[in-house]
Amino acid sequence: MTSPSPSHISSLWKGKSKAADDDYNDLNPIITYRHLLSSNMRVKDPLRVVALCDSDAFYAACEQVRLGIDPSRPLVVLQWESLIAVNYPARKFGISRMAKLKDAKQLCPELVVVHVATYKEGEKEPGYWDNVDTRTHKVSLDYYRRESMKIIDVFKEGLPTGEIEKASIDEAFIDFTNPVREILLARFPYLAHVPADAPNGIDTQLPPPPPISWEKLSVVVPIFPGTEGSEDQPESSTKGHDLDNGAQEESDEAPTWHDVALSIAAELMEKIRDAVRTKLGYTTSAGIARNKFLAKLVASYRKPNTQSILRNAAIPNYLRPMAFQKIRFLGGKLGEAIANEYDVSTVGDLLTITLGEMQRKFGENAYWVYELLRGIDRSEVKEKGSQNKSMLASKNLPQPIINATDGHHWIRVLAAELALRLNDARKTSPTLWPKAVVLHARKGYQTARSKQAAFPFTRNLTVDVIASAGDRLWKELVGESKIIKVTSIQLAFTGLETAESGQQSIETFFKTPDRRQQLSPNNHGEPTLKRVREEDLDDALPQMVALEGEESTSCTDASTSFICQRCGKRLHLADSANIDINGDGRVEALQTLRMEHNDFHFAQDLSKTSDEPQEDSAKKKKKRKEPEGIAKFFNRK
DNA sequence: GGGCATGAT
DNA sequence: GGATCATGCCC
Repeated sequence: MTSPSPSHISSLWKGKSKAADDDYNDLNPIITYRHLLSSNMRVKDPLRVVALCDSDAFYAACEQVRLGIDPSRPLVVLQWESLIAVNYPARKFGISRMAKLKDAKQLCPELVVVHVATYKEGEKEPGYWDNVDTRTHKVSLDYYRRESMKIIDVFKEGLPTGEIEKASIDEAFIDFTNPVREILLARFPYLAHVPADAPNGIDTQLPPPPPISWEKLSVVVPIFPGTEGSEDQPESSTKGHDLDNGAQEESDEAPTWHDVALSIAAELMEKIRDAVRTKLGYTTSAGIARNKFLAKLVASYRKPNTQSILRNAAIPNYLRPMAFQKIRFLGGKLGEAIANEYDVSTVGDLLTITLGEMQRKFGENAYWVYELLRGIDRSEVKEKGSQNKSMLASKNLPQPIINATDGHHWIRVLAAELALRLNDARKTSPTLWPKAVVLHARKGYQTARSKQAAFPFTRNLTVDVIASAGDRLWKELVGESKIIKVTSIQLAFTGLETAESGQQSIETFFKTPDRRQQLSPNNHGEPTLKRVREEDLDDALPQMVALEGEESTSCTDASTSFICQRCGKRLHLADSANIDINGDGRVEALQTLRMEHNDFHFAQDLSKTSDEPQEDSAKKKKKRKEPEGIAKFFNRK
């Protein structure tokens, strides 16, 4: 349809390397009615518009909002001794992420310093404590994860039709192509039908676009940047100069319909960013361009609180002087290999290298890199399920673990965190289930080793189940060695999926006794599921521990307890549980309790291979006031 | 499927 | 550098 056949490079790059812009020869494709009127061209759409939006100094902003601090005050977020986030006011004092806290305070006496939330011994939930200590505490990033979700939700509200891909905790890609197309057609109705006298029918080129008033709040990358230094200078004298120079030069470059599309996307992006700002208090920066790669790149053109637009016509001069190792995926070993191979540093330097040569040197990656250098990126913005595929809790140990048996302590801490987080995630996805648990450990300098094991489906997700699995993996890892030097441990769930997506798992789930009638009828209808979710899954962890106790003296009535055939223990509903509001709730809760207890045995069976004494929680239930939740897994000393 | 390496924020 | 995530390669 378009002049070059996009899937074949030979026609795109006809071996010429002389004239500079031959390297960028697809930047002004002919756009026809067919292009405009098709909504399924995906990455080949010449009107494609993608944005990358990220939060400015996200962790710092989270803390600033949480504490109700004036956003203009300099603030840093601390993780142990290092700064992990520095807000923009603080950066004005010359504080960078690599700075030491001492120096930062020196540079800015009124600096607000916030340490990330941590798990602390004796406390059930992560919190913000004084005098955190890496020997006894464990960092929790949960608050940021939650805030991140809120932002994504605002994105979705503002963009019911567009695709949104969460790229990290503070970034998301947005495909504006289709929403923009709709607006384009509404705003320029004459484009909606092919004129009768169109020479090539639907394949006729669109009429010239109107002049564009670029959104006032957007920065547009100039086609001919100032001759001085690089354009990524933070707020230098670019204002007046670029306007004179740029405006004049750019008027030479006629706007295209793609430029119109970019400007509409900018309007939408601005609205969404404004919603995030007013509803949640976070400022964001965004990049808007023809694909993900370029959107990501321009997003950092001006920060903070700014969105930048990269017109196709501006791509060559923007890309050529760029240090290619700043490009996504070229920041690591591959980029370094390329740099060493050719002893060059900018994108422009690499444009003279032929595809064939790159392929000989770098194999499969070559084609992809070759295109990236030319501003081409065929990767799609793909909506990811709102929940992650893995869940990891990790700890670097300030003082290495020497005795193999000392590993249990941290494993239990990590297991408790995972239990908390997964049970929490199940409030919104009741059937969320990890396929495996993985334990990573690094001994001394060696690279980390890992072991994994299948994880049983358990609705009753207890710390014991996770920790015993972890303990078993720990043994496999450290073996019989007495003297070890473990400097870091990570415990993770992988293959996290909600049961309604897979078939094997859905079967497993519904085979759980007595669950069928309650869950199966409602694929989309919510009420039943909602009740199940709130009553059964909420706090499944602490409840289970409490319920297993023998000393439960409250009621021994058959309506609030039962005796397990398997272990002979009597199981009681917890007094504290908010389920005894009416008879119905109690019956159901008892049912649930029975099931959960079965699940418990099931899981115990599966993890029996361990020669570890299976610590039945009932055994150590002598203590009257056990701390709840994660608290009891910290050693009291 | 398990273990590992790489890359990103 | 620490804590998380994802993906792709190899057996």
